Parts: sequence; C-alpha cells; structure tokens
Amino acid sequence: MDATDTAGRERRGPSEFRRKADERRKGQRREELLDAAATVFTREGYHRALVSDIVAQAGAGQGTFYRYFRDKREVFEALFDRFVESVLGQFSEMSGNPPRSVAEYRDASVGAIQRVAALAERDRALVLLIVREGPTVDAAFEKRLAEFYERLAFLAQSYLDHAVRSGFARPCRTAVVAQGLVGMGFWLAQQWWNGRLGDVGVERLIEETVDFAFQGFGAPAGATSGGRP
Amino acid sequence: MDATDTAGRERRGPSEFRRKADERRKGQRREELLDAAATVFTREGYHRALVSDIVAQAGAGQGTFYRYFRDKREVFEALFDRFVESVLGQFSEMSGNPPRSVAEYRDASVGAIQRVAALAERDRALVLLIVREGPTVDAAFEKRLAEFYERLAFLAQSYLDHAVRSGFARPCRTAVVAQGLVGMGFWLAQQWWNGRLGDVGVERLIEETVDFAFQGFGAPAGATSGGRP
Amino acid sequence: MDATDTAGRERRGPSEFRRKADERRKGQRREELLDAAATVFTREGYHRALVSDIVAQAGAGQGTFYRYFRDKREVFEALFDRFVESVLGQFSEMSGNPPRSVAEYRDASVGAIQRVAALAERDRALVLLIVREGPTVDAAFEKRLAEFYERLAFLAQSYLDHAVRSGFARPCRTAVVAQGLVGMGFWLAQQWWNGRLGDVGVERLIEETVDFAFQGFGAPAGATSGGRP
Amino acid sequence: MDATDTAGRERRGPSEFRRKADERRKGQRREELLDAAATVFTREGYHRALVSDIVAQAGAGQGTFYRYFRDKREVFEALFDRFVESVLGQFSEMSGNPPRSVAEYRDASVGAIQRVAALAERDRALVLLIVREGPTVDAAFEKRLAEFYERLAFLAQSYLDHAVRSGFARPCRTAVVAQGLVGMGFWLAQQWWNGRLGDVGVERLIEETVDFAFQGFGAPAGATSGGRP
DNA sequence: AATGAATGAGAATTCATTCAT
DNA sequence: GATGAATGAATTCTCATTCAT
Repeated sequence: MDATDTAGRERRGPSEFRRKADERRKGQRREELLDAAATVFTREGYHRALVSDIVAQAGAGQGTFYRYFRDKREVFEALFDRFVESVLGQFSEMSGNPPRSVAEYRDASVGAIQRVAALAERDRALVLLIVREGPTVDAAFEKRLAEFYERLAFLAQSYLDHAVRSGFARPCRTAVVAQGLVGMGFWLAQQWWNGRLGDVGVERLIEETVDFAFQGFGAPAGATSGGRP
Repeated sequence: MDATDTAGRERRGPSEFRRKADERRKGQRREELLDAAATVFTREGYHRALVSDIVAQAGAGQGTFYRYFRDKREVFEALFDRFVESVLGQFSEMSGNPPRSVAEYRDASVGAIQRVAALAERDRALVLLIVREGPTVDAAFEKRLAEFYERLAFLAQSYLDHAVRSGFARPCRTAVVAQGLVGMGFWLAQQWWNGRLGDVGVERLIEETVDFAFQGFGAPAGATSGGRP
Repeated sequence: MDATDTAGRERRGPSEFRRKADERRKGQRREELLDAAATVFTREGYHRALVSDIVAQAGAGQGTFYRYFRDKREVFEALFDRFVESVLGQFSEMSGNPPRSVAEYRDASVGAIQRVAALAERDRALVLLIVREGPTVDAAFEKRLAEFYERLAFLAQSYLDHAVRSGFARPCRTAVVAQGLVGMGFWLAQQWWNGRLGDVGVERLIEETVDFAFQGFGAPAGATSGGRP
Repeated sequence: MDATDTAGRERRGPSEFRRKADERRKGQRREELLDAAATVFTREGYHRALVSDIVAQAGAGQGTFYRYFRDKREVFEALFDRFVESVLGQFSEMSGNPPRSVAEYRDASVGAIQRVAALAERDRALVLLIVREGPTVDAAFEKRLAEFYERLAFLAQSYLDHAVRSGFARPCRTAVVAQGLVGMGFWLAQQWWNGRLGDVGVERLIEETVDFAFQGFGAPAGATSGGRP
C-alpha cells in the first residue's frame, strides 16, 4: 500500500498546504508585477516601457514576467481590468435617496462627484495612464476603453434622464450632454492634475463645475433676456 | 541677393531658375512625405508606424526620408505645426463685431463653433491623430500640445471674460469653464466622429452643446420643482 | 551488505522493505518518464520536444525529470539503450540449425526477417524515431548509432560469409552487400510504415525483398532474352 | 520639363544601370548566404545551427539575413530547392539508346550510376545534410523530401519496368524493388562517405552494387540447386 | 538628390535548470 | 523524493539609420 490518499492513479504531488502557499505566493507575484508595470508605464509611457523595465522594477527575473502575462499588452489590460472593477464597484455602492428638489439634486451631484474625485485621486497615476495611453495601445483595447467610457456616460445619462422626468432639469439630448459631462470631467481632471488650472482647490473646482453644469455660463438671474419665455 | 559670390564672376552652381525649381520640388517632396506620414500615422498609430511604411506610402526611397526629417518624431511635429498654423490662422480671421445682447452672443457663439467644426471636419483624421497619439509621443511634445490647448482655452476664456464684463454671462472662474469647454469640445468631436453619439446631425449637436453651455441642464428660469409652467 | 553502517547499531534509514519499494517505485518513475519521452519525441521530434512536454506527458513535476536524467539527450540515449538491448536480445535467440541447401537457406532467411519485422513492428514508433532523429542528436550519438548499424551489418555479413563458404551464395564483397541489405531494410520499413509502398502486405513485401536479395532483378536462369521458361 | 523619362507620375528612381547592378549584387548576396548556410548546417547540423552562425560565416550583418530569408527553415528549403533542381536537371540529360541485351543493360546501369555518383560526390556535403537533417526539419519539409525520393524511385521503377518488358529482368513488384534500390543507394553512399565501407574504391563499390542488384547474392553458376545450371 | 542594400543595436521571448518548500 | 516557481542565458527578429552608387 502506498502513501497516496487516492487509490488508482499514482500521482504524487505537493501537499495541500504547499499548494495553498504556492497559490498565495503566486497571486502576490502577479500583484507585484502589476504594480511594477503601473509604475513603469506611468514613468515611461506604455510604448516606451520595456518588459525588462517592468521586471527590473519588480525585482524579478525576465522569465518570471512571462509566467504571468503573455506580453506587455496583457499587463496593461490587466491593469485596466483591475481599475474598471474598482471604479464600477464604487459606483454600485452609490445610491442613496433620490433628491426631492433642485437644491437637493445639486447637493447630491456635488457629493457624488466628490466621491468619484476621491476615488480618481487615489488612482491618479493609473487614470492618467489609461486615459492618455489607452487609445494608442491597439484597436481592440481602444474599443474596450470606449465601452468603459460609454458605461460611465450611460450612468450619467440615467441620472440626467431621471432629473428631466422629475422636472429638475430641462429636456435635452441627455445622451449628448452626458457624454459632454464625462469628457469635461476627464479633461478637467487631467488639466488639474497637471497643474494647468491655476491654484483652484478640488472643492472649488468641483463646485465650479457643478454650477456650470447646472446653469451654464448663461446670464445671471434677471439678465436682459434669459431663458425661454 | 546671394546667387553670385563675388560680383562679376558667375559662381559655379545651379542657375537661379534651376535653384527655384529644385526648391519647389524639394518642398513638394517634403509635403508628399508629410501627407504619407499622416496617412500612415492615422492607419497604424504613431508608435506602430514605421519609417519604412511612410516612405512606401510616399513612393520614396528609404534614405530620402532622412533628407527631410531627422526621425519619425520630427515628422509628427511637422504635421502638428502645419495643423496648428492652419487652426490659429482661421481663428485670427474670426472676429467680427462684438455681440450686443445675450441673443446676439448666442448666435455669434453658434456661428463661431460652426466655423471651428467645419475646420476640424476638414482635418478630421489629423485632429483625431493629434489628440489621440500626441500625448504619448514624448514629454516634450506633450508639453507643446498642452500649450496649444492652453491657447485655445485662453481664446475661449477671453471670450467668456468679455461676456461676463458685458453682463451676458454670470461671473465665474472663466479659466476653469473655458478649459471645460475645450475638453468637452474635443471629447464630443471624437465621440461623434467615432459614431458614438447616435445619429445626431452636426447642426443639432452644436445647438445642443451651445444650449448646454449657456443654460446648463438646470431647470428653466424660475422653476423650483416640476416641469415647464 | 550495506544496510547497516556498523554492526549491532541499526543505522537510521529506510527499512530494507521500504528501500526495495522505493527502488521499485523509482524504477517505475523512470520508466514512466521514458515512455512519456518516447511519446513526445515521436509526436514532436527530438529537437522540438521540450522537457516540459515530457513531464507534462508523464504527469510529473518539472524538477522530477532531473532526478532521473541529466537532460533531454540522456533520455533519448536511454530510450536507445532500451531498444538496442531488446533488439540484440532477440537476435541472440535466433540461431537454429544451419541451413543445408539453398532452399533451406532461403526459408531460413525469410523466417529470420519475419521475426525481425515482427520485432520492429512492435516498436515501430521507436524505430522510426531513432532512425530519423538519431543522426541529428549530436556527433557522439551519431557514432553510437553507426556502431549499432555496424553490428547489424556484421550479423548479416557473418550470415552471408557462411553462405558463401557453403557455396549457397556467390563470392562477393559481403561487407558491402550486408550494409546494402541493412540500408534497404530500414528504408523499406520506413517507406512501408509511411504508406508509401502501396498496399503490399508485410508477407509479400518480405518475400519480394528476399527474392530480390537472392536473385537480384536479373533475368531468370538461362535467359538471354524473354520471360520465364 | 523634367529629367524623368516617363511623363505623369513623378517618381524619381535609380537609373536602369543602378537597378541592374543592385540586382546582380542582390543575387550574389543571396548565394553567399546560401553557401554559408550549407557550410554551417553541415558543420553544426540544422538544429544546432544559428542564424548568427550563418551570417558570421557569410561575413554579413545579422539583419542582412532577414532581407533574403524569412528564417532558418527557409534557407534550408532554398538549399534543397537548389539541389533538387540540379539533380533532376542532370537526370533529364541522361537518356541514350535503350540497351538491347542484358549485358548492354548492365553496362548502361553502371554508367548511369557512375554519373549519379559523380553528381552526388560534387554535392556530397549537401546530400548528407539533406538526407540526415531533412526528415527532422518539420512535417511539411519531410513531405517535400518524401516526394523527392518518390520521384527518384519512380525514375528507377520506369527503368526496371522497361527491363522487365524487354525480358532483361524477371517480373517483380518493381515499385518495391525500386524503392529498395534508392534506399540502398543512399545508405551505401552515406556509409561510404563516412568511411564505414572499408577501403573499397567507388568504382568497385558501384560494380559490386550493380552485380548485387542484377544477380542478388544467390548461388554461383553451377551451385547444387537453385541458380543457373 | 535619390535610392535601397546593409547594418547592428536592442527587444521580446523561450526554455533548460535550479532550489526552497 | 517530488514539486513547480523562479531565473537568466541564449536566440530570434525588427527597424532606424547610414552610405556607396
């Protein structure tokens, strides 16, 4: 009789303990490489980044990279996946009571944007990386990215549609406006992070943006000829 | 004039006529290569594009490329320069009489944006190329690109500041709003060109955008709750 | 005997029973790996075969391979050794009474070849493998292979020499003819196995070959022209 | 007016002279690389040979190799093509008057084989290379090689069939015998080249082989039973 | 000036082998 | 003993750039 615990096919292998430990370590390695990749991509840009840079950054051997990823493109995608998951996870948590007046609506919006901003701030480098380099990785990735943007735009649009239905917002092509808001958001985030918006604080930036989104820059209340009669 | 080295004795060299012709041809060659580069960059993306692709597209020899450009990066920059020149040239032509009422202001804005849109449409591929690939070329180019955006934002800001001073627009951080408008513009242009805004026509798209910029999506003047009175 | 280090005091180590079992298992593992190697070599060819293919096929770990073999080359050699041993073992069993007439001689030859053919058939894949890949493994192995062929040729030559001495065969350079026979044998076996000899049965193939070896394709006895009398 | 000789598309290019010179040099380069490849393959064997060995042997740059061949496999194939062409070319030249007696037939055979042998001798290294390494290159190449062998066997078979019809040879499965002859031929050539046939001269080797092919090693004239009376 | 063959530095990738568990 | 993660040496292949014609 043999030491094997399952009769029949004699297949000696690592102990259960060993397997678990390996798995844990394996997942860790992968994370290390992902982090290293993020660092290098951020520093060098996707296209200039070399696999050798990534492994050097991770303190791993060249071959190790290929145990976990097919190529550079795959790490980038994995980074993106990790990011998308975290973003959409956050969004699903947001819900709260639906606002009951324009004022409540505005406050809810500011709150939501503040939370998104905090989230983005945490992954600032990653966001910049994905927004800047993502569209140039390749056609397939560009498509995935577009889909992600579309999901964001769709969330915004739902929010707007609700507001219109409730009479908090004027009827408009919410699909277009939602896309515009998403674009404006990414753009301002980039400009702000790159210090090109002067010395506005985030708080102020957000307020300003929400005000603009609600009122446009149109004439102040009581101007010569304002909205529709 | 410099065609003769010392007065009297004709300097050995191409005739004035020949020199001009050469220059013309040289300029032509350069343009051919630039056009070819634009085509290839658009098709392959900046990073995947090869010098050999460009010369093949231009029907030129490999070595010829290096007579006109130091490297791929330089062609991209030349393309960008050609574009910026044309864009800013257009803008300087726009001026006209300053608007005298909110209505005039709105109409002037729509008109201006339509002209910009037409301009962008003409160079659609180039715009997409520069916006998408530009930020990844290298740090120096990213800076040049940011400067260009800043010039656009500055134009918009001046326009806004004027409106605020004239009482046509509510006081706000015009620097922020202007950047937001530029970002929204580029974003919507890209989305529209990539067919991701449904089937809105340009006209409608512009109207919708200007309305949003002027009024935001907020409830019509006087609304605290509920739809239109 | 060496199981105890110093008489009296039992040496720490596996019991006699355990040691035997281990040895058996160890031998088994080795055989498993050899079989796996044969499979993989046959499927992929020696040079394309990877150590990782072999262990995967054997259901063993990567490191396990190196407990039993120095490298891929060594497995191939072990496979060859196993094969040679089995072949030459078979030959030593063949002997029987020396033939006493040309007819007996022919029959004996057919019988011998049939037995060799059966043997080869059993290890068809291995024979094909060794004949095809063997010469390309490396110079040292090529030499070993040549020695093996030479042993076969020597056996054939002895057989021929005997026949010549007995007056059953015409005097000739038996060394050359023997080599020719061996070569023809391997060639025909390969062609037949690869289905390139039409639909001849083995029996027929062997008869045909022996006939050719005995008579050549020359005209039948007494013929100066024309078919059989 | 321009110096270009064809109106319309302005496509300056190298002069006719230049183009010719380039082409000549280009063909030369290719030959150099082919020769270098043959040398290296012969020295190292196909699988151990590196592209870097080949270019070193040719005194060319690494990249140059890839101007002319996709990879190592392609050079080997080109080498094979060059060889096959030359071999089959030689065969088509052989024809002469059909033999009218067994004796003439034998002489014609010896002559033919001598010519083949001379041809093989000239490309000895290449023949050894192709026969030894060819089958291990990959499945597709193995197929091409088999087709080549089959063409040779077919030539031999035609020759035999003719002999049988003329009554110079006994009826037999000529397809099998022809394959056997081809196999024997390649085998003996290899053994002889590798000095494993003792000190027989080529002449003698060929005579011996033809004798064997015509008469087999069957009993000498006047033997007890069987052979010629 | 134009050309395209030649070049080699540089990057990706593979896989035999080691070694901690 | 067995395992498989880790490693990096070794190779292939690409492509920007040069340069003789």
